[in-house]
Amino acid sequence: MNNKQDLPWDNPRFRNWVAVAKACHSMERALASALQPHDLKPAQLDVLMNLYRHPGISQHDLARKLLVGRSNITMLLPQLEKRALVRREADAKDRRVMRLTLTEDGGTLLMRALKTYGALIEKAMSSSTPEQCDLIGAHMLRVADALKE
Amino acid sequence: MNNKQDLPWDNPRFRNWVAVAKACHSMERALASALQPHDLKPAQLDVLMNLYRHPGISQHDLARKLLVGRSNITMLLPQLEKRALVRREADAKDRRVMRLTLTEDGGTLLMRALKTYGALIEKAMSSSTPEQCDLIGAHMLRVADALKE
DNA sequence: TGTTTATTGTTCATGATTGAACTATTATTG
DNA sequence: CAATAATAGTTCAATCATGAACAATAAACA
Repeated sequence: MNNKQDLPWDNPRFRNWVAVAKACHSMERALASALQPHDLKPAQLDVLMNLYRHPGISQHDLARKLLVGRSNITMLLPQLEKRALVRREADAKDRRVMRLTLTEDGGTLLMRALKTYGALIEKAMSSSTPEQCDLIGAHMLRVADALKE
Repeated sequence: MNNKQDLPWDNPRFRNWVAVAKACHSMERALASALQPHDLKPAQLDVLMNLYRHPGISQHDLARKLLVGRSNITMLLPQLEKRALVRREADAKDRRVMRLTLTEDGGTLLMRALKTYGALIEKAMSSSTPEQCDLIGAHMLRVADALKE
């Protein structure tokens, strides 16, 4: 017999996670719309951000960082390459891997898009103190970690 | 000139939000895989959850609750209806709207799927106290609110 | 060395989501 | 009441992510 108390909604962890998921979803939509003037999709911004921080990363490693399939990267790159935001060069030592770097244009666009993203986040999180944000961030790192198995 | 200190990564709100987004993404993937035995997609579970809590909801209102386009609901429902998890009945007073309710089978499957989801969340969030979770949940409600404009 | 196994990236078919255009119905307003 | 506007849901074409099968290359190992 299913007692009401068994419902997940009565579990604080469950209820609160649902709020997290919803906030993320909202942010994703808001970001997509905020990035339109830059002619960028959130997934593309993710790529640029990672290339900035990990220049020369391989497609395989990039896919893992983005939690995405390798084929997705393959489909994503040509658009960025055509716009000359990203450079794709064969590795000299291992001819299977492609090394990815930002072009100067890519870096410039990234910085502009990051301002947009940053403003959005600022707006969304302004009601919490930096200390609270840090606590949340630390918690989320643990969550991502726990899910890696 | 772009000073390093202008980089969003140096802003705690930015850095921490990125962690939130990543954790959400991980959870989404983990949930998709955990729900496979129930032959359910996360989006379908979202529908069932909302029908449980808001029986008789219209497709339009459901779409708004799920932060999703109306057409998405239209595409989502036939699968659930075919499996007799959801009932779709025309409203008597306003013949434009369809009223949605869970069937008994739908409710049964929902409860089983929720156990799976709940276990996953428990695993992911077990390293934080219920009080911390509540703080995070409250924060995320404010975030979602701030993004509604 | 020669053969098997693993890894990297690509291709392709599939399923999901979107927004715009459309139909049917209801509400508004002159 | 008639005309117009607004609303609920559907259809459709376009875009995107996915995973399986594949080709090229490198690593392991006998």
